[in-house]
Amino acid sequence: MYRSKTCGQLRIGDVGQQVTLAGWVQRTRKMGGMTFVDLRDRYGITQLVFNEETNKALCDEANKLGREFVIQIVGSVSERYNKNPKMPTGDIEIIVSELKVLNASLTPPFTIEENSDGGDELRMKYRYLDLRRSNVRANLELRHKFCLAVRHFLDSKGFLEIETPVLVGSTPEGARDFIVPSRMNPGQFYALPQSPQTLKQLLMVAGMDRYFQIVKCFRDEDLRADRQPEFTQIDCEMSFVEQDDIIRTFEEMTKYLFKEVRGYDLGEQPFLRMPWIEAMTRFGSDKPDMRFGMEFVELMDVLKGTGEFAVFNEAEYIGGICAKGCAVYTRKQLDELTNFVKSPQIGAKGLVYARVTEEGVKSSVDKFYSPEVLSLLAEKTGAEVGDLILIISGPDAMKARKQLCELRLLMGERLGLRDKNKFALLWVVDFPMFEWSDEEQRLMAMHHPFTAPKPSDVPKLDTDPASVLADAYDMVCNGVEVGGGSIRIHDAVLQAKIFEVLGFTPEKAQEQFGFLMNAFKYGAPPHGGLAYGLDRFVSLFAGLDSIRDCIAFPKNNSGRDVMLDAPSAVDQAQLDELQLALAPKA
RNA sequence: GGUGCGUUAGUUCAGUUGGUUAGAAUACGUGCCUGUCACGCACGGGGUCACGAGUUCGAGUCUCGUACGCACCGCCA
Repeated sequence: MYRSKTCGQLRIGDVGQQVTLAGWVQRTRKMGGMTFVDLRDRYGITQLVFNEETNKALCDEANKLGREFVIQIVGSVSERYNKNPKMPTGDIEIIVSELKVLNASLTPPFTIEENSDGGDELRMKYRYLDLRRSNVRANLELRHKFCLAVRHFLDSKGFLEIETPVLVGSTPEGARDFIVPSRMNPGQFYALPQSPQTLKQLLMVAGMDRYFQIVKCFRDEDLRADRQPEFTQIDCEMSFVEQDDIIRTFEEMTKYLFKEVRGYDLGEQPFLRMPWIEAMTRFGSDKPDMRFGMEFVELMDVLKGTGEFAVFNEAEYIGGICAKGCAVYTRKQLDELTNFVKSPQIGAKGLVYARVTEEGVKSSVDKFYSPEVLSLLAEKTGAEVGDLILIISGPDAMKARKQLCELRLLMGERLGLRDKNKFALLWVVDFPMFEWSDEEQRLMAMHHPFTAPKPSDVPKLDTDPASVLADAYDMVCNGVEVGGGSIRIHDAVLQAKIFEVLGFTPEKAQEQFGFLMNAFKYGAPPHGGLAYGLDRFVSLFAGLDSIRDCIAFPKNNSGRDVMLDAPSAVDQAQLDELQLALAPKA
C-alpha cells in the first residue's frame, strides 16, 4: 500500500490517526533542529514535521530532500502548534516516523507554484511539471466537471453520444484540412474532420433523433490565443426541430452549465436574440460584448455635408460612441486612442473626438463645424457634460464599423466594464447565407453549405442570393462566440441548388457531397443542431486569456508541440511505404 | 502571406547618450537558526547578452539579415 490518505484529506478530527501518505516535496523549511516538509499531491498539501530531538537520523534524511522528490511517509496526525488558516489542512501536521524516497528529482526549471516564475515557452516544454501547479490543474478539473455536466444534461434530454470517425474524406469548402496518407491506398489521403458536420446529419437520416459528441476537430489554419489546430466541440444535432426548439434546448443547457459548473445564475429570462444586421449596426460585430452599452450612434445626418471637414463629407459611414466621464482625458490619452485606431491591425485613418464640457462641445474638428452642429452631436449621442464622444468614419461602412467596434471594446476595458466574473449571453440570429469572397470571386457559405436558407428567402436564391438570410444562429458570451449552429437542408434538390449558387458544377457537387445528397433521397427528417466550442467555454468559466490554459497539452503559435517536438520529419522508409516524395526545397 | 513587440544568470527581468569588471529578485549550494508555512540571516557558485554580418577606437546598447517566441491582421465553411 502506497498510501492510506491523500494530501488534501486530513483534518482536525483525524488527530491521533496513523497514516501513510505519498506525494511530491513542494518545499522544505529547516528551522534549526526541526524540519518542515510540504507534501503535495493532486488533492492538496499536508505539512510533515521532523524533529532532531526525537529522531536525528530521520531528520537528517529529511534535510536531504529536494523539490519534487517523490516520497512516501508513515506518521501520526497531530494538531498543529501554530495553525495555518490559509491551508485546508492547516490545523494538522504529520509527525513522521518513516520516510522513503520513491524517486528523486532534478531541480525543476521553474518553480511549481501558483505564481510560477516560468514563461509560457518553458512551461509548455515541461508541461508535465506545469500541470502539477494547482491553478493549471484546476482548469483541467473544471473542464472535467464541464464535460460531465454536459453529458448529464444531454442524456436527460434523450441525446445519444455517438462516436464518428477521425479518418474521413477531405472537403474543399471551409478551412484547410489536415490530411493523412493511406498506405493501403497509395496516392490517396484521409482528412481529419473540421467538424463531424455531415456525419451527424447522416445520423439524423439514420433516425438517431438526438445526437451529441464531445469531439476533437482539426483545422490547419494559423493560430491565435483562442484558436488551436485541434480543439474540442460539443457537437449536437436534433431531428424534427425548428430553430426555436434548438435555441430553447441549448439555452436551458447553458443555464444549467453556468449554474452547475460555474455557480453563476443566468436567471429565468430567455437570452436576447439579436438579428445579425442589428448586431453589426449597433456594435459593429457579429459577436457583441453585451456586458456594457456604449452602442454605436450613426452620425451621417449630423456630420456629413454640414461642415467643411472633407473626411466626413466623403465618408460612407460616420459613427460615434459616448464614453461616460472621459472628457477629462488628456491630450496624451487621446493620442493613445488615435494611435490605437490607426495601428495596422485596426487600420482606421484617424479618430475624431469631442469633449462635452460646461462651456459646450470642444472637438478636434471645431473649425469645420458650427456650435449648433456640435451640440446636435452631443444630443444625438446622448453625451452629457463630462463625457467624451469618439467618432470614426470611413469609405467602407463595414470596415469603419469594425474599427469602431475595436475602439468600443478598448474603452469598455479602460472603463472597467468587462468584468470577467460577469456574463452576458445572447443569440445572434438571421445570419446572411452567403458572403462575397474577393479572393475566390464567388459567394461563400457564411456558416457552411448545409445551412438552410430561411424558407421565405428560398425564391431569392435565383434572383438575389447575396440577400438570402439563413436559419443560422450563434451563441455569444462576453464578446466570444461560444457556439453556433443552424437548421440544415434536408432536401436533395435544395442542397444541389445551394452548391450551384456556391459555384459548384453538378458533377463536382456530386463528387464531393454525393453521399449526403443521396442520403437525403431516402427520407431525411428535418433537422438542425449546434456546436459549442468547449475550450472557449471553459476558458470563459475559468477567466483565462488563452484557451491553451485549459488544454492539457496544447500547441504553440506555430502549431508545434514543443514538449514532443512535433511535427517532425519522418524516415525515408516511411515515405517510401506511403509512396510519397518531398518536393525539393524552393 | 503580413504587422508589431520580444530574445541578457536555471528562471523572471533591469541595464542610462555606445565607454572600466553586465546587475536585482528568485531558484540552486554551504553554514547558522526548535514552530516555520512566500520563514529568516550570512556566504557562495552561476553569463557565447539568440545567431550571423555591418557601423565604430570601442556594441548587451546602433543598422541589416536569420531563427525562435508572443499578440494581432489575412485566414479560420
